[in-house]
Amino acid sequence: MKLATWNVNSLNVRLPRLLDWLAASAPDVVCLQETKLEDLRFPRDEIAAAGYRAHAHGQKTYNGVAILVRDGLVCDDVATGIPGFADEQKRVIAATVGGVRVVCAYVPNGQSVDSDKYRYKLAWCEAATGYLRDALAGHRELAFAGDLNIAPQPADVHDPALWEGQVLCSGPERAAFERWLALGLKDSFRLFEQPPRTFSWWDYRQLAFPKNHGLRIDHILVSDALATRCASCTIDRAARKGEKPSDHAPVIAQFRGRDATAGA
DNA sequence: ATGGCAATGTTTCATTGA
Repeated sequence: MKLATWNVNSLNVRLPRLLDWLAASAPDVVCLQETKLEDLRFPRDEIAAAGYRAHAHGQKTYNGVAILVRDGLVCDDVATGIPGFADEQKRVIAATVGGVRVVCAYVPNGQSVDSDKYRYKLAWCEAATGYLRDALAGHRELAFAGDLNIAPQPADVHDPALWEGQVLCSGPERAAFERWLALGLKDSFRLFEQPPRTFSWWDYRQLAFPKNHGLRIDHILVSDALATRCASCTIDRAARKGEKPSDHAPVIAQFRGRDATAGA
């Protein structure tokens, strides 16, 4: 099974790119963030024509998440939001695909460490911890995938000194990320040797992408049972190139066994 | 010393992102 996560920064704008990317990459499951679309406006027909069923949880202008599932894969128990955490913002959708619980999340940005948005981010992360603890109790194989908006280590930052203590890199955010790992999740990217300075997001400004001034803030965390089947985790930097890219690149994890569509 | 890009709706600027 090939699982991807991609913050598309407006699905309206990025649909042609997404369709090209689906055809070229042939993922089985795709978690999308920042669709910025109400569910009634979700481009289900175009995505169906590409061979995927879409499950969406969106709103206009901001946020919005979705899970795309390749035709033929068994998908059930779609759920949205975090039970017990009242949230106007559409940031979580989950589904069980081929026996794997896939939790797709768009973690709040936080804006700056002295803002109300930062306090909301930390509260949101705490609620997510409880949500994941419960989900892991019911599913041996779970993937927590999305724009988690946290660079967990200095190695995930192009200039660690510049970002020290800033939003996305602050101690409380990194502690929240560590609590997710402490639940029994692994950062699939770090299960493998990786090229240094591999990132998933680059600012649109300052020629950040050509200079590789990025952060690794998009992640696929996997339960221990799923980690044993994980064969690779890569970031598709090429998808950030060209005209009208998203500022994020897709992260892709491959898992061995258990279904006929699994790649090498 | 500073902003620099992109998307959206409240649209011809303000807000947000990260």
